[in-house]
Amino acid sequence: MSANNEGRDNMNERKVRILEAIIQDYIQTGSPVGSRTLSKKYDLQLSSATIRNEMADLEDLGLITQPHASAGRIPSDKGYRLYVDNLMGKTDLGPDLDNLIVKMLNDKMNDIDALLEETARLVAMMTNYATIAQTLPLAEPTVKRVQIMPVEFKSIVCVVVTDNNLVKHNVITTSLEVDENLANVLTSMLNKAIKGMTLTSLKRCNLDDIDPMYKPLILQIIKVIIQILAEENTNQIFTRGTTNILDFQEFNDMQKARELLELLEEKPYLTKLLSKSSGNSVNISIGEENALESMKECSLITTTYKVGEYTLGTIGIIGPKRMNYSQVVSLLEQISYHLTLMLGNEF
Amino acid sequence: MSANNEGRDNMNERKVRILEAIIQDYIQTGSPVGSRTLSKKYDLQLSSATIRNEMADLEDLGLITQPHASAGRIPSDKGYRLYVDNLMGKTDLGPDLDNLIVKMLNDKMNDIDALLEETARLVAMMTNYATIAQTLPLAEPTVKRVQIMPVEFKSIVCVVVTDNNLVKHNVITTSLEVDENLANVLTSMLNKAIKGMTLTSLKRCNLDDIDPMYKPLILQIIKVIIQILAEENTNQIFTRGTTNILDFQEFNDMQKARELLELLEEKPYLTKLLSKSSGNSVNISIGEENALESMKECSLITTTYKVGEYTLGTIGIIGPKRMNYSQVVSLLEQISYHLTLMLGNEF
DNA sequence: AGTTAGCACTCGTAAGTTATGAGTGCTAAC
DNA sequence: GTTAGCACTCATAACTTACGAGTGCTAACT
Repeated sequence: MSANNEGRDNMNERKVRILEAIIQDYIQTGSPVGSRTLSKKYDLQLSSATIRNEMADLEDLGLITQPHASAGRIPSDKGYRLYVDNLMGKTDLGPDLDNLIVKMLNDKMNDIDALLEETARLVAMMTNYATIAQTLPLAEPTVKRVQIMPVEFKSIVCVVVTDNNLVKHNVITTSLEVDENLANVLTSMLNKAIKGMTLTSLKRCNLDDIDPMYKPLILQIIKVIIQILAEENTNQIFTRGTTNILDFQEFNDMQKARELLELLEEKPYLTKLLSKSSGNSVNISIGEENALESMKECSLITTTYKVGEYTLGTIGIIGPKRMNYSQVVSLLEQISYHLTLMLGNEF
Repeated sequence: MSANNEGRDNMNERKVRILEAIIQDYIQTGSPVGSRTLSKKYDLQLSSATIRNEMADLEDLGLITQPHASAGRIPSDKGYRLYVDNLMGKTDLGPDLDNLIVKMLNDKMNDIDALLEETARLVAMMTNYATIAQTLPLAEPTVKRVQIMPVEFKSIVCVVVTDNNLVKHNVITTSLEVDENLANVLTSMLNKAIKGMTLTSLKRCNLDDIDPMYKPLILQIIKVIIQILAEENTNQIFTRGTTNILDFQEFNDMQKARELLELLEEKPYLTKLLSKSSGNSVNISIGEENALESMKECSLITTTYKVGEYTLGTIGIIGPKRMNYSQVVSLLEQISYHLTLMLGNEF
């Protein structure tokens, strides 16, 4: 903030107004904006010559740049930063949108993955930008309940419910036949032995109390449970609306578009990209501020959703630097609010 | 076949050789091939003038066309068709690739969805074309076993195993509390009542024998089971390597590329696209033969994998019409062979 | 009769040229 | 401090020209 204020201290009210007009116009039109346009289109009560002088100052301050000598000005990363930190207002999305969000999310309530996927689709549709949704791994998932059920000769299903109420299952091929009774016995043995355990404690758990007859089978099952917990412990990522980036005029160059599209297919890159945005509420990363080279022409706006104090995941929107910050921030705030609310109710 | 033979009857051996050279050269270079190139680069023992005459004939037969008056010739859809049906040889992929396929697939054996996803990734990587993998719905999945397990106060998990050994589960919020005993009672009641039932029979099943006390709860659970079966009954689709299409020179035009990329994000379109390829072994659809407008400049090569006589899914590769048919067909044959083999062993 | 050399013609592409105009910085007057 | 005026810059678009890959046709050759 002090850095920005330092910038602002050298600026009078008029400079701020001009900068804001430049950014708004550039976001809207996408072409460099000149002094004459500003003087005519915006109610600044100044001649183009005066505006030109002010623009020269703004350029000296590093807030705007000229793509080439005889063009208008476009905002620099620093200019955008000042804008989103100090000037930008909120967009009122209206109650209709609010209802739409609630309605669409309600449909998918029973499956958190499907819910996130739907959210990403919804956000991409509403913004026409690319959207990423990420679930964060639980720090230490613990076993809440286990259930063994027989399927057919020498084949059982092991179902695990973890403390955050996620359910996973796996088919196991056993060496001995498991009938209904044995399944029930195994189920209660397992629940007694490992309920409440974490992934790490499970790895070195003590099975001395277990009837040696079932020990190999139990061991096999526990191995699967460990695998299930480990899976639980990885994050998941969805992307939606990635083709929208082909519409950004910044990506007229096919090569650049391709680079970014490919990046959006690679989970590790996405994780890296989202890793910075752990903070509260809405986070904005502009141009060079982004962790990845191919994102230099883009801005990333992220938010998180939580249950209580625990952050469950991140939603991010990738757009050109000249994206509609106000609208996207408002939308993400709404989405985050509703998601957090709904998840809080459910679990 | 008769249509193609009709075409071939008007062609002598030399015309065939020239056509083959044209197609091979065009697949390799991507630019229209002229008579002089053919005469010099290929061992035809003919002057360019003679080749020009033959080419004029081939054009009359509709097998090649000129993009414009002073350019060389490119194969028409009909030309490609004749090529893939009669001229094209197999590419030997070598034992290394074979081993690679087996190795990569083995890793993912326990989850059919992950297996397919991996396959798609593998194919996309090896061909540099876009790849689609689709699982087909079961005609009539039936309930093999149901299990109810308590999770916490007024929350249970319902696990369903279907006759094809797929397992799905869902969390249910109940109006009354379900403890371990009740869960067991419900489980055996349900298994007695609906084991072996299909989606349709489940929808109008008779619950007169059920203790009226549990009837609302049982009804609620059956509703969820119906939902699970219905989900089972939908197909799933993955796409991988879609950004490869940006490399096809046919899609230098950003607009066209975008159209196709968007199509590849829409499940219904993909289903439609793959619907034709139900036949045996490997299926090729060239240009206009495809079901969708945006695919007019592409070829689609598909294969299926099965368990016994039952087709489980389809794998398709989308490339430009001038794609390397021979390599892709050979690869898909291998993939299909291995997938079918492995699934046969497992289930 | 089939093959080939020769040649005029076509037409897309690339390179070079020019014109246009949006926008600037500077200066001098208000 | 503000503004009109003006010379200057430079990207873009439109037009021209040159080039060359490739064709079809004709006439000569085997």
